[in-house]
Amino acid sequence: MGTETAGPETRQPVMADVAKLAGVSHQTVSRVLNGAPHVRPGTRDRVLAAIRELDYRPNSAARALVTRRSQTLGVVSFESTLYGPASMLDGIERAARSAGYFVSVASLRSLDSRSVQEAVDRLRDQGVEGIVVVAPQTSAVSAVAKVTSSVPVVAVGSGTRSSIPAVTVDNRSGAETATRQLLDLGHRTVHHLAGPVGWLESQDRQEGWRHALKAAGATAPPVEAGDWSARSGYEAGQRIARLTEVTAVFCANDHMALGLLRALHESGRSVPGEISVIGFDDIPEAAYFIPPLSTVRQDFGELGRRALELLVAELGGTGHPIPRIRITPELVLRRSAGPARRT
Amino acid sequence: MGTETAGPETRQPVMADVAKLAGVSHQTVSRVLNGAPHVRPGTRDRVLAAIRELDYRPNSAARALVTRRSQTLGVVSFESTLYGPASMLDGIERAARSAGYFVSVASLRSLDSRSVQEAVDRLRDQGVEGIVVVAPQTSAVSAVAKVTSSVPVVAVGSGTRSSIPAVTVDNRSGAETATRQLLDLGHRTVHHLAGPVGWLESQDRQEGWRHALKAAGATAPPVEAGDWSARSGYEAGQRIARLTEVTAVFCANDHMALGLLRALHESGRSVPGEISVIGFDDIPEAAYFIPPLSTVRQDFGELGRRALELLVAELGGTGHPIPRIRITPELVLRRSAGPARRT
DNA sequence: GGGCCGGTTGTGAGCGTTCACAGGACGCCG
DNA sequence: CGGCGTCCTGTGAACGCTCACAACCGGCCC
Repeated sequence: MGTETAGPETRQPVMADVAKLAGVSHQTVSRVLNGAPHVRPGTRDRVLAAIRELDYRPNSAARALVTRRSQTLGVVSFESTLYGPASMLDGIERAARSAGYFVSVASLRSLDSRSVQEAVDRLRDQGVEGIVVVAPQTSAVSAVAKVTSSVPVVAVGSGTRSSIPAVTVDNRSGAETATRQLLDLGHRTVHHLAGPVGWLESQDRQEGWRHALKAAGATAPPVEAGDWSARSGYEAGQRIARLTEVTAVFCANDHMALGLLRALHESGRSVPGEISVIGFDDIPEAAYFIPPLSTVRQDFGELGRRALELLVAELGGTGHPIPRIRITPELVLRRSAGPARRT
Repeated sequence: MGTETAGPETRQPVMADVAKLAGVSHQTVSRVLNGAPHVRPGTRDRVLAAIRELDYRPNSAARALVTRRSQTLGVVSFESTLYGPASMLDGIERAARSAGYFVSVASLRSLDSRSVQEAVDRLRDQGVEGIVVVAPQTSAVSAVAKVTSSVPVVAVGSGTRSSIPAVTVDNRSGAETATRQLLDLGHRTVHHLAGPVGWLESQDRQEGWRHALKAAGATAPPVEAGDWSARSGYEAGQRIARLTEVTAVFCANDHMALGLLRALHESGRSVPGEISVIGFDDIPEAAYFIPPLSTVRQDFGELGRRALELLVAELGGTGHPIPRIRITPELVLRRSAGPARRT
């Protein structure tokens, strides 16, 4: 090794440079870096000083190569501009950082199995140690279940019927609670503005609603469905406003509830005077709708955090039989839901 | 090298395994993988077949080690659960993917210089080739400007006065347009509900508003300020509702406008009958507020995309003198802004 | 006083890829 | 028929780190 004289252009310092400056071997530098025991304090100090002086930074690729650990986790998410997914991503990132991992994201363009496969492959090629899938669609989940090769995968926000570890919200019970609340307020029955077909949330919330009605002996009116957007809620709201018998509506999410509120407003149906409305999610804006929206709160950040913890456990893990975490959402009452008016 | 016999437990195949199976050298496999010229078609096919058969995947750490390129870009963002930042992140990710990069995120917990430094360091330690900072606060930008060591950094959504390459929105002109529109509708003057101090957006929008008033010879009323949230908009709205002379309000963002609308509604001040309101951002829900909100649209996804393109150019780049891209936002008229009523 | 043990440090061999270069096969020209 | 260029392929040495192991230094026990 004749590279004694430093090159003319300064290159990034490597471990050997630090070692030479500190008068120790590269291995000792490595030990200091990794907090290994049995390094004399004086030696450690000299090494640390050399590191600071050279502004040395370990090369993560080299470390990853030999340890076979990239310290990176992947997240695949779908509509990441929405409040829910964005919050989960945020929660995941924070939890990952405190667990000592980096986070790499891959957003899906569509939900077919191929697209999920592609995203997962991309992340695997990058060398992630595990993957969190933020994709609450039935198709995505089943696609993921097929993919689960070599790298641990955890799902979040999705339904309960997947074959992979998952953190889920008890959408059914949330929907039941909301519906029962409306029934308790004296409404004969409750209409439902559902989410799009193919989403587990839609399905579960609709089931919860239906179940609550049945338990109370109320008949379930036909379901309107939207695509989660305020626009679709508005359009469905225009149809609902035409139905004279409606006195209460449970919406599958807050955005659609916003659209619904406006449609009702424009039709001159007062909320909660004539019609009560309850949403789902408790987005930060819900409290400032006109009128303030009663809704079912889910803590997306917490969801993300728990998912990451689950993944980390899985990584460290003595594989338990498909762990699951289920979080129960909480009803938040505001002015949009009130007693049924007397007939 | 006595490792002729394969170990009992199957390990990940490496390039040498592919080479052996295809009857070529590892270098030829590398050539096929990297699309190098001068590989006989027959040979290439054999190699590809071997790759498929073994389900071989190149080890990215090894590649990164020798090429000194991680194929990864970093994003540091602040309130990434908000619509704007989330959309930018989404745009960035999409653009990065199509440019052949992975994206690693680091969200800030606070905005002090130390926190930014820490996030950037984290990403650098991971070996990112470049960083996009989605942090429109003056403090963040100045912190970033100090940090810019060794790795190219690009800012997005922030103001124009930074010393680093940036993609910005022309907030001034957007604010001017909105304000002028209200004046043109016959309002004597326009009140302003500003964003928090320390944000470039706040500052620029306020300047644009002030400038438009001045140009029209209108006097600028005292400014109310919020923190971007609907709650703060609501609180400011309650104060504004008490001022009898108000006929038009320009809000620094849509969320605060939502709060304002509700405060006005509760105070019995009709919009746009008595008071006209214009927001900023055009979040997807704005069209479904009561009444539908006139606002200044910015395309966050586009912003992110452009930022990433800028960063990639920078990477490939013959360093031009601090390039900048400025995007002009567009006024979207809806029902919340109307003519001043006659006195 | 020799042997053993534990703390501390150094040496060398990989990890799986790309890069630089060497070398063989083949065709064509003079 | 020698030489040269082009196409194709292989060999060995990095890249910067960690891991396994050896070696050294004291002190302590028998």
